Amino acid sequence: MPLYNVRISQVFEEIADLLDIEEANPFRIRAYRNAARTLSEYHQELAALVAQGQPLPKLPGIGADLGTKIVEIAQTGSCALLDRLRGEVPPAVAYLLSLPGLGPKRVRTLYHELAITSPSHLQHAAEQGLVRRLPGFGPKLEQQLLQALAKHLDTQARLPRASVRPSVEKLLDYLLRVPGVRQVEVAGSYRRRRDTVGDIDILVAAAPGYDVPFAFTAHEDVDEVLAQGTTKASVRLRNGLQVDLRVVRPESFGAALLYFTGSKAHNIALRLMARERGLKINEYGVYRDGQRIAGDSESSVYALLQMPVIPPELREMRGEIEAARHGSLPTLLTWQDLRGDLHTHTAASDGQSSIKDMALAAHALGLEYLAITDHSPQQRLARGLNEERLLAQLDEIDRLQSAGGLGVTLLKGMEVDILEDGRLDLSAALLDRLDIVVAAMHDHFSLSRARQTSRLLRALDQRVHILAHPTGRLIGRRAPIAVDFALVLHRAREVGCALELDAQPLRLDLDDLHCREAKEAGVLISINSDAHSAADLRNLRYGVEQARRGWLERQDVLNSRTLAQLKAFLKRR
DNA sequence: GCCGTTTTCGGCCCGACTGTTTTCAGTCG
Repeated sequence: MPLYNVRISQVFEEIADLLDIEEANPFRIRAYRNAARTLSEYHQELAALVAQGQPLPKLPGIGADLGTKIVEIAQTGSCALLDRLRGEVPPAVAYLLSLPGLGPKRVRTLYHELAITSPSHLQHAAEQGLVRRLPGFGPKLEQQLLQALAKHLDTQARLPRASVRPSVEKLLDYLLRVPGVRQVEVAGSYRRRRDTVGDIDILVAAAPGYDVPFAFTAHEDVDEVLAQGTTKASVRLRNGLQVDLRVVRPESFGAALLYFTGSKAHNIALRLMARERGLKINEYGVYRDGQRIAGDSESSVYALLQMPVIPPELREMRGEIEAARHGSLPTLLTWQDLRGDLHTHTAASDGQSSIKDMALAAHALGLEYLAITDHSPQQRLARGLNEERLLAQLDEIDRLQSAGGLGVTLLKGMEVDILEDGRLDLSAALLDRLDIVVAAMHDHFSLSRARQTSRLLRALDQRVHILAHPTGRLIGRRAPIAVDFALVLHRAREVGCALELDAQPLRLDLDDLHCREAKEAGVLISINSDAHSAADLRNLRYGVEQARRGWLERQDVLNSRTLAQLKAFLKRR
C-alpha cells in the first residue's frame, strides 16, 4: 500500500502533540510541526523515492534527523520515537489539544491530576465540577469545555471559499458603514485566495475613540461572541463560520494587513529578514530603534526589505521571497488575460441554458470564443449525447454561427468520458469531426495508482486537447485519484495536450501546486468554467485566482491565446 | 530539531485576550 506524504506528516504532527504534552523543548516541537506542514504540501511522494532507493530532496526545515525519520516511516509505516511517546502518553490525550482553551499545559494537568485521557473522561469530570478546581482552570473554562465537547462531533472542516463569499461581503458592507471606520479588508487565507478557508480574518482601520468591535459583535448574523476586546473580537456566525476582527490605526493598516494576510510562514520569514537589517516588524509597523519608520501600506514594509510587493496569492513560502529578492516574481495571470472558455454544457445534456444564451453570456463577460462540450453517451444521467444528437448539435452550432450576432466564436466540442481502460467514449471518426476534444473521468476514481496512471496515459494517446478536472477531487467530498502525476505531465507535454483547471468552486482541479508543476513541466493549463448554466460562466474568476496561486502567467494558459493561436494548437492533433 | 555572507553554538516572530494565578500564565492566531 502506498504511503503518502500526508501520512508521514500526520506522524510528525502526532509526535509534536505528544512532545508538547511532555513539555519538550518548544523549538524541537516547532521543528516537527514545520516539517509536517512542508511534507503535507510537497508535490512529490517521498515514500516512492525511498522505495526506489533515491535520496530525499533537500527540503526546508528537514535536516538529517527528520530525513532519517522520513525514511524509517516510509519503510516501516511507523516510527520508534512515536511508539515510545505513545507508551508514555496515551494517544487519545493528544486529541484533547484540539479543544478550544486546551493547550499542552492544561492537557498535561488534566492527565496528571485527574487521569483524563479522552473527551468522554473530560466530559464526565467537568460535569462533576472536578475540572474547575484544578490550578489554571475555573468555572468559566469548565463550562466552555462542556460546550465544546457537546459540539465536537461537527468538527471544524474547512469550507470552500466561494461558499462563504456572500457572508463575508455582507459583513464588509456593514463594517464600512460603522462610524470611525476608514478602511476594511479581508485578510487571511481568503485574501490569499486559497480554495478553502477555515475562518475569516477581517482587518479594519479606524480612527481612535470608536468601539468597532462592539458594532461588529452586534451584527445580525452573529450567533455567538467568542472573544471581545478594544482592538479585536471573534464571533461565530449563524452559519457556523468563525470571523475574527482586528482594528488598527490607519497608519498601521499596511503592516497589519501584511501580518494578518499571512501565511504564517511568510510572515516569519519577513520578520527574520527584518531582524538581520536591525529592524523589527509587528502588526503596527516596522521599527528601527523603537522608532516607527513604515507600515501605512504593505508596499512600505516590503520596500524596507528591498522587495516589491508580493501578491497575496504567492505568500505561502514556496520560493516567493527568493523570487522577489532576485526580481523574478511571475507576472501573474489576470482576468483580462482570458479570451475564452473551453468546457461548457448546455441544456442538450445536463446544463440549463441554450447554446445561444451561453454565447451571449460569454460575450457579456468579454470572452471571444466559447467551446460547447456536452457529455458523451456513457453519461446517461447527464443525458449524454449519442451520435445522432451530437451531429444535430454540430449543425445547430453552424447555423447559429452563420446567423451571427453572438459576439463570440463557437467551437464544436464534447466532454468525452475516459472509460475504465483509458479508451474514449466516442468513435475516432466522430472525434475527428470536433474542433476540440475535452476528455474526463467520471467514474472508477479508486483504481490503483498504476491502473489509474495507465488509464490516463492511454487517454492522452488519442485525439484529446484538454484533460478535464484531472484529479477528480471534490473539495470536502472526494479525494483526488491516486496517479503518477509527473508521468501524466510528461506524456501530456509529448503529445501536446493541455490540462484543465476546472473553475467550479467545489472542484478547482487542478489545484495550485499541480498547476505550478504543470507550468514547470511545460504543459499548458486551460482554465474552464465547466458551466452548466449561463450564470456559471462567472466561476472562471475562481479559476484565475487559483491559477495565480499556481504562479501561472498569461503564456502558461491555453485560453489566453488569440482564436488564431488556439486553432493552431487544436490542429496539431 | 534546524540552521549559518557576522554564527557549527546559541539562537529560533510577536502581541492580544481570557480567566483567574492578586501580577500573569496559557492559549490563540
